[in-house]
Amino acid sequence: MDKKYTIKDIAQMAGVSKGTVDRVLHNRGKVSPAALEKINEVLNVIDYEPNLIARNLKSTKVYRICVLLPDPAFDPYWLPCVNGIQDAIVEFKAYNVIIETHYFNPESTKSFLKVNETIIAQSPDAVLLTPLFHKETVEIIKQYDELGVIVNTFNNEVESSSIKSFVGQNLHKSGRVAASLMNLILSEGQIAIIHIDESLKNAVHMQEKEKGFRNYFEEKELNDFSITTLKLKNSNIETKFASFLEENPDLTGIFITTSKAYQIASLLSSAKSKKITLIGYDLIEKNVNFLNQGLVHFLIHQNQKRQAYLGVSTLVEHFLFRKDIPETILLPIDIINVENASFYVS
Amino acid sequence: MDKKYTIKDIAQMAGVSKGTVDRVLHNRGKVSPAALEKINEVLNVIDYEPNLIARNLKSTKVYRICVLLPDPAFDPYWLPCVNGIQDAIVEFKAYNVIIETHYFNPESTKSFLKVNETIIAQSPDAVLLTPLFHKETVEIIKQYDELGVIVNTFNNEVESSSIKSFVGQNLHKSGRVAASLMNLILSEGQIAIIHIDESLKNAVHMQEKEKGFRNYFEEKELNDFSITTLKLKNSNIETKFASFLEENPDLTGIFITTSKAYQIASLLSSAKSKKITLIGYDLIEKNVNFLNQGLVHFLIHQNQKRQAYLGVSTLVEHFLFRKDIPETILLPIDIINVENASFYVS
DNA sequence: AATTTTAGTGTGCTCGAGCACATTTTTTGT
DNA sequence: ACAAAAAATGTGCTCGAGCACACTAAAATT
Repeated sequence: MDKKYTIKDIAQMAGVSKGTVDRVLHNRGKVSPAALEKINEVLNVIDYEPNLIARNLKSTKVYRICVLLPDPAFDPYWLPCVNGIQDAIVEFKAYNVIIETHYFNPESTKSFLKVNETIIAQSPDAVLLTPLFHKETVEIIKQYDELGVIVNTFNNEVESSSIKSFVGQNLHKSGRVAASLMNLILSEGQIAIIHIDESLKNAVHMQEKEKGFRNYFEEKELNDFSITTLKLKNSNIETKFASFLEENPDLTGIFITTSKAYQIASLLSSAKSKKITLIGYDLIEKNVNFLNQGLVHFLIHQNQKRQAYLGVSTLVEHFLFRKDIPETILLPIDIINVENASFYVS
Repeated sequence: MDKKYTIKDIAQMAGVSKGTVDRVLHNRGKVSPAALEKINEVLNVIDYEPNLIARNLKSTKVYRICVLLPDPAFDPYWLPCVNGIQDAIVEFKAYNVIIETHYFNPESTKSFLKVNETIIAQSPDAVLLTPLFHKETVEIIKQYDELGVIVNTFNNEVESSSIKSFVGQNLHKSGRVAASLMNLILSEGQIAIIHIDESLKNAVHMQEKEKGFRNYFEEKELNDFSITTLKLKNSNIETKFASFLEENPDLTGIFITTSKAYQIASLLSSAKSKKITLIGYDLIEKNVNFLNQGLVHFLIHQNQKRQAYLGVSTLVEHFLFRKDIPETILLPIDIINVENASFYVS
C-alpha cells in the first residue's frame, strides 16, 4: 500500500494536532517528549512524503536564478545554451522562479566582471556561470559565497575548491574519443591537432582535449603516427594553415579542438583536396554542412543545450523540491557522423 | 512584465466574479454576452496561464497508467526499460498518478493477450505497450480505443492507423549508421548480417535494420563488398555459425541486428581469431565487456531506458499538464565505442 | 494564593483552480 | 402584474503544507 499520507493523517493517528506534527517534521521545537514519541512512532510505521505541490503552492518566495554565459553574437557555439535555458524557463514557469540570462564578452575579463556586478546587484538566490576566466571566476565565486548565493558552473571545469558543482563533459575523455575515431580511419601518417580560438581563453579547454588525444596514441603505442600541434588565430588562419599544409605533405588527419572545424574544412575544400580526415566539435550549422559534404568525418557533440538546461534545472529543483545539487554531471560524449547527425540537431 | 495573473485578478479586472471567469475559461456556458466580452477583453490584454500546481493540488482524480513490456527475465534487453519507468514513477510520485508495470512472455502471443486482459480489468487511463506482435497489437488497441484508453507504444514501430503515438528509433537509419561505421573500418570483403533471436517475433525490427544497412552500401555503390544474411536461433548458434565461418573464409565484418552481439563475440574469441569487425546493438553488460576487450568495435545504443521513460512521461504530462502526446519521438542513434561507453551505461 | 512566565498545543488562514451550490437577475407564461 | 421558470452570477468550500497567532496548562515568581 502506497497510500499517500498527509500531515492531517499523521496528526489524527498520533492523537495530536497538525501544528504539532508540523513542528516535529521541521524540528521547530516546542514539543513535549510525549507528543514527540507518539508522532515518531507513527512516522516510523508509515512512509510520509510531503506533498510538493501543496508546498510549492503555498510558498510565496520567488526564487531568482541568473545565468551568465558568453554572448552568442561573439560565438554561435553558445546559441544552444540559450535554448536549453529557455526550455528550463518553460518547464518551470508554473513555479515561482525567475530565470534571467546575462551575456558577457568572451574576450574580455572586464566584461565578465562587470556583468557579475550587475548580477550581484540583483541579489539572486543562485547563479549558473560559464567560468571562462579562471582567476576572475575564483574571485567572483568568493563574493557569491559571502552573499550566500549558490553557484553552479557549466561548460568549463575549473579546478578550485570553491566550486561546488559542475555540468559538462570530460574533455580528456573526449580527446580520447576523437583519437579512437581517428585511429579507426587512419593507420599511419601525420596528424595535426589544431587549436582555433579568437582569444586564447579557452586554453585549458583545448589543452585537455589535446592531452586526451595524445594520451590515446601513447597508450596504444601507435608509433606509425606523428602528432603535431598547431595554434591558429582567426586573423592568421588562412596563411598560416596554407604554409603548414605545404610544410607537411604527409598530413593525413586533423583534430580541431574547438567548434571551428568548418574553417579548416573550408580551406581544405578550396585547396587541392588531398584525403585528410577531419574530426571536430559541435553541431553548429556550418560544421554539419561539411559533415554532409564528407569533408568533416566526425563531430563530437558537446551538448551545450543540455548542459545549460541541466545547470539551471538542478538549481531550480534544489529550491523547489529540496533536491541535492550533484557535484558533477558529466554528459555523454556523443559521436556524430553524417548518418546520425540529424537526430541531434535541435 | 510577466506577472502571473490569477483567476481572481481577471475577475477583478473584468468586474465579475471568479466563478464567471472560470465558466468562460472552460466554456461551460451560462455566461451573458456582456460578461463574456468583458472577460475576453481582459484575456486578450493579459497573458493568463493557469497555475498548474494549484490545479493539480485540487484535482482528486487519480490517473492510472499501465506499462506492458516483455519480462526482462527472458531477455535482459528490457531491463533498462524498468529503470526508465522507475525514474518516471519517482518524478511523478507527488502527483495522483499510479504507474504499474506488467510483464509478458515475449515468445508467447497468448501471454501478451492474457496480460492485456489483466490490464483492461484495471481500467487504466492510458497504456504504454511494446507492440511485439503485430496482429495481436492491432486487435488489442481496438479494444482500448473502444474503452477510451489512450495507447502509447515504444520500441517497435507498428504500421497501423490505430496507433497514435510512438517512442523509439528509426531502425532503417540505425542500420545505415552501422553500415557507415563498418565502411569506415573496412574497405572490402564479405560482410554478414546476423539475426539472432529466440523467437522470430522481432522480425520486422531486424529486417528494417538490415534494409538500412544494405541501403547504405547500395547507395554508395560500394561494390567491393559482398553482403550475406544469416539467421540464427539460440539453439543452433554454435554449430551453424561455425560452419558459416568455415564456408566464408573472406568474412571481414559482422553486423548483428539484435542485442546478442556477445554471443558471436564469444564464439569468435574462442575460434582462431581472424580480424573480424563486429558491430551490434545495446549496452548490455556482456556486450560492453566485449567492447572493452576490443572484440566488438561499435555498439548502437537504442536507449530503451529513455524510450520507456519518455513513453510514460508524455502520458503523465498529458494528464497532468494537458500536454499533447507527440505522434513520434525518435531518439538519437548513439554511436558507442570503447572510449565513450562508460558515459552511457546507467 | 494569586499572578506572571513559559512550555506546549491547537486553530485558522493562505496559496490558485475548480466546482457545487446558493443567490440574484432576467425572461417567460398566464 | 405577478408568479414561475430559466439564465446568469456570486459564494464558499476543497486540496496539503506552512506558519502566525491564539489558546491552554503547567511551572515559576511574588
